[in-house]
Amino acid sequence: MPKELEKQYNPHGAEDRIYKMWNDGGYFTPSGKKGEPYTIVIPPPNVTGQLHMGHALDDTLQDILIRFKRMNGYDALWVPGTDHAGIATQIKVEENLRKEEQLTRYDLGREKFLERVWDWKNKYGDRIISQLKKLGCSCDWTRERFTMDEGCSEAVKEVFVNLYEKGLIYRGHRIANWCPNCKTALSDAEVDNPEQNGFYWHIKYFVKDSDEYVVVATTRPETLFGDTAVAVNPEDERYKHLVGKCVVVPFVNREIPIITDDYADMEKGTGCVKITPAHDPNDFLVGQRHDLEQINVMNDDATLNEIAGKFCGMDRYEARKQLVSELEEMGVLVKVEPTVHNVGECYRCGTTVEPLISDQWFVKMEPLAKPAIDVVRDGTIKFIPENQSKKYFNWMENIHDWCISRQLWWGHRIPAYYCDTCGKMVVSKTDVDVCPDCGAPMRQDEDVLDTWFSSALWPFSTLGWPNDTEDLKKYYPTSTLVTGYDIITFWVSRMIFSGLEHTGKAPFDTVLIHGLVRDELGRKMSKSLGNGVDPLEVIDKYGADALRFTLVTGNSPGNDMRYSDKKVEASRAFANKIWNAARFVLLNLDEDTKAEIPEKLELEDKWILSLYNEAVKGITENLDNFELGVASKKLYDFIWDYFCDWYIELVKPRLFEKGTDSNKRAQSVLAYVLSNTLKLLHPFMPFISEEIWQTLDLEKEPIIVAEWPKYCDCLNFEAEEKAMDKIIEAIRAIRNRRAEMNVPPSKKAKLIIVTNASDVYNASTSVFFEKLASASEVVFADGCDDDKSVSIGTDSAKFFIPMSDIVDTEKERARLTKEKETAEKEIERLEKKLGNPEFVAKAPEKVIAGEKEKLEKYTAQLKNIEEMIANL
RNA sequence: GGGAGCUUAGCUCAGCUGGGAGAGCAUCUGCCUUACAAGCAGGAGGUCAUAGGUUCGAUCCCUAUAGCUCCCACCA
Repeated sequence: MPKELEKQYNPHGAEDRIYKMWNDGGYFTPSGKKGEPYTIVIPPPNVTGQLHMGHALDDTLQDILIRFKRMNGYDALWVPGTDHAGIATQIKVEENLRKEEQLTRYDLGREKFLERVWDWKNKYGDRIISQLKKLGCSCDWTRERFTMDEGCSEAVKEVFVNLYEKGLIYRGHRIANWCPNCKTALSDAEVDNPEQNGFYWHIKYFVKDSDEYVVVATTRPETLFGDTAVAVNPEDERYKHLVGKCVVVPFVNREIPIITDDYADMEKGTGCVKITPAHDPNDFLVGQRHDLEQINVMNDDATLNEIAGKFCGMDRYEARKQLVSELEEMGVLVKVEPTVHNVGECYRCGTTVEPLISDQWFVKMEPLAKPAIDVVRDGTIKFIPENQSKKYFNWMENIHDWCISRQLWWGHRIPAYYCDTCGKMVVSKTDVDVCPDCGAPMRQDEDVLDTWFSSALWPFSTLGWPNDTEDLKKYYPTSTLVTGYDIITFWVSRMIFSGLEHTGKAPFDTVLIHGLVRDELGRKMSKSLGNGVDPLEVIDKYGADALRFTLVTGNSPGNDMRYSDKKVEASRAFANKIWNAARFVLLNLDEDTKAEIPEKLELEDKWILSLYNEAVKGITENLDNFELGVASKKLYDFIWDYFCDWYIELVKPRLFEKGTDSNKRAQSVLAYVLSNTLKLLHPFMPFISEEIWQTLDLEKEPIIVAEWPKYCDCLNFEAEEKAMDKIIEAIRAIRNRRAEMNVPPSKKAKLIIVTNASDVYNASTSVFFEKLASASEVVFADGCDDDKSVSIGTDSAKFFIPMSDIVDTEKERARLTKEKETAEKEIERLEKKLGNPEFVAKAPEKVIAGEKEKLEKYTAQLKNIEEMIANL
C-alpha cells in the first residue's frame, strides 16, 4: 500500500532510525561466504578530539566505495578504528590537566597519567565513532580496532623484534630533532619548516696567540658554547695558512682547531663555518668525519646548561639576546644581517625544534624502501590520480633513517630491556625481568614508539596479524586505501614498506588520494584561525546525505575543495527533489503496481529507460574507475533533468487517467525507474534512498543490500530516444519563442504542425504539446493559412501558432531571418569541415558521421525556416 | 635549490586518455502549472592565464612565460 510522504524531506529522526536498522540488522558485517572480498581499512582518526571536514570527505568516499561494492555482490568489509596519536593526544591531555587541575604529567607520574589518557581516549574515541555513524559510514563495528589495543600491540612488538633481529632497527647516539616543549625527539616528517625572519650574526674568532681572526656567521649564536672546530674548504686559498691552527671561542675561551672539510662552502659568507656537532645535523656529520668532541650546551627544555657558564639556566632566546649584546661590547660582533630562513617547528605544538644529540632508536630505511618503490613502479599499487605517486617516489628515493623513539609516555613502549649491572640489552616480545647474563633485574626502555610505527601496520594488524587468522586470509591484502595527499609520506609509504616486509604482500592495490577541504576563502581549516566547520553541525542543519553529496560532487581526486553552506544547500535541494519525485510517484501508484518493465512501452517510456540504461552504464564505469565526483554529477543530471523535469511531466496525462492499460504501464515504468535510480543513489545518499525504498515497499531486503542495477542491451532504444529528443527540442523551441514574446503559459493557443515525420508527431504525441507547450489543440496540416502566426522551425517540423493579436509579421520575419543566418553559418562551417579532404581522410568515422548528421539537421531546419519566411 | 598542482561564466568548480565548452550559486524575465517556491519555464554571461609548437582539428598533448598553492631538501 503506497504511503504518503511529507511535502519536504526531513532528515532528522530518519537518519538515526535507519542507521540503527542497518546496524541491528548486521548489514555492515560481511557475510564472509559469497563474493570476492573488497576491503578498506579506515585511516584511523586520532582520538585527540573530533571529526573535521577532512574526515567527512575521506569517510564519505570510502563509504561510497564500500556500499557500491556491497551492492555489486562483493564481500565488502570496512574496518573502522582510531589512532592513539602519541604526541597529539599526550599534549591534549597535559593541557587539560594543566588547565583543570594545575598539574603536570610529572605530578601524576607515568602510571596515573596514562590512566588519564585512557579516560580521554575512551571519551573521545567513542565520540568519533558516533560521528562516523552520523555520517552514515557502513563500517563493520564488530571489527573496530584501536592502534593500542591488544592485537595491534602484539603486532607492534612482533615487528619491532623482527626488524631488530634483521638488523633493520638500531639504537644510536645521534642527532635528532628535539621539541623542547613536548620534550621528545621527532622524526623529520614531524617537523615543519616555515620561513621566519632572523639574523646572521657575524662573529670574530681570534686565532690563538695572534691578532688575526676569522669571521663566522650563525643564526644561533647561543650554540657557540658547543663549537669544537671552524671549518674551511680545502681549496680555499684565503685560509690555507691557518689550517691546523686554533681559534679561541669567545666566553668559553676554548681552543678549537681550524679544519678543512668540503662542507665549507667558499661562496657562502666568509667561507669559514663554525662546527657545533651537538647542535646541527650537518655539523654532526662533519664532527664524525673529524672525530670532534660533541659538546651539548642545552638542557632538554632548551635552556642552556653549565657549559654556558654564566648563561647557564637561561632560555635559549634570552641567552641569545644577552650573548649578542655582550659580543658587541667585546667588539667581536662584526655584522648583523637580517635574513629569511626556514626554521624547524614541532608539527604538533609549533615550538622551534632544537637538533640535539641523544640515544634514539632508528629504522634503517634503505633496504625497506627499495621493494616499496618497486611495487608502485610496476603497478602492483596504483595511485589515483597517478601523479600523486611522484610525491611518494620523491620521498622514498631520498629516504633517511627513521627515528622511531619518542620520549613520551603515551604510546607503545619500546620492547627493549637493559641491565644496569652488566650492560646487557635484550629486545623481546615478552617482558624480561631478569638479566639472562648476570641475573640482575632489568628495566624496560622508558621511551615509546612513533605513532606512525603502529599506523604503518594498520592494514594487517587490524585483520589479526601476526596470527594467521581467517580475516587475514580472506581480507588481506586490502583493496583500496582512501586518504589525503598530506599523509602520503607519513603513512601510505610506511604501510607499503611494512606490508611488504612483514606480510610479503602490498597492503592494498589502489590508493585513492583526495585533497583538503578548505574554508570558503580557500584557507586551510584550522583551530587557530577558527574557521573550521563542524560536520556534525552541517549534518544537523542539512542532513548527512546533503553533506556527503556536497563533498563528493565537484571534487576530483587529488584536488582541494572549498566548503561553503551554499553548496550544501544545493545538495539538500537535490535531496528534496528526489523526495518529491518519490512523493509524486507514491501518490500515483496503485497498491498492486510492480516495479517492472511492461511488455508494451510508449515512446516516452523507451526514452527514459534508454537514458536510465546509459546512466547505469556511465555511473558504474565511473565508480569502477574511482571517478566518484563524475558519477554523482551524472546521477544528479539524470534524476533532475531527465526523470523529474521531463519523464514525470510526460507521463502525467497517462497517470491522471486512471483505469487504463496505459496508466498501469506508466505506473510500472515509473516505479521501475525510480526504484533502480534509488539504488544508484544509495552509495551517495544512503539515508534518503533507504527511506524512500522502505516506503515504496517493493522488496523485503533494505536497499543497502539491494543488487546494483545492470546495463542491458534490451533497454537500448536508440530510435525512440532520438524521436523523443525531437519532441523535447520542439517543446523547448516553442516555450522559448513564447517566452520571448512574453506570452504567459496560461494563454493557450492552437498549434499547427507541418511535418513529414509522422512517427514523431502524431495523435499520441500531441498531448505533450498540449501539456508542456501550452497548446490548446494540435492540428496537423500542410501549411498555415494564417499569416499572423508565430513560426518555429526545427529540423523535423514547422510549427505555427496563430496569435493575430500579438504577432507582428515584420518582427517574425526578422526573427526567422536571424535564425536562418545562424543555421547558414553552421552549415557553412560544417561543409567546410566535411569538404576538407584531410579531415575526411584522417578523422575517425564516428566523428565524420556526427558532423554529417549535424549538417543534415541544420540543412533540414534551414529549409523549414526558408519556407516559413516565404509564406509570411 | 628540486618537484608537483592549479589558472575555464560574476563566485565555486566539472569536463571520462585531442572533434565548436557545462553545472551549482548569483543575476535578469515570466510563472503559487494539483510532487517539489529547497520549485517550474526562459534569458544573459567564457579569445577555456599568455606566447609559440604538434595536428586535418587543441580547453585537453609539447615547450616557454606569468601568477597562485603545496611538497621535499637546505645554506654557516
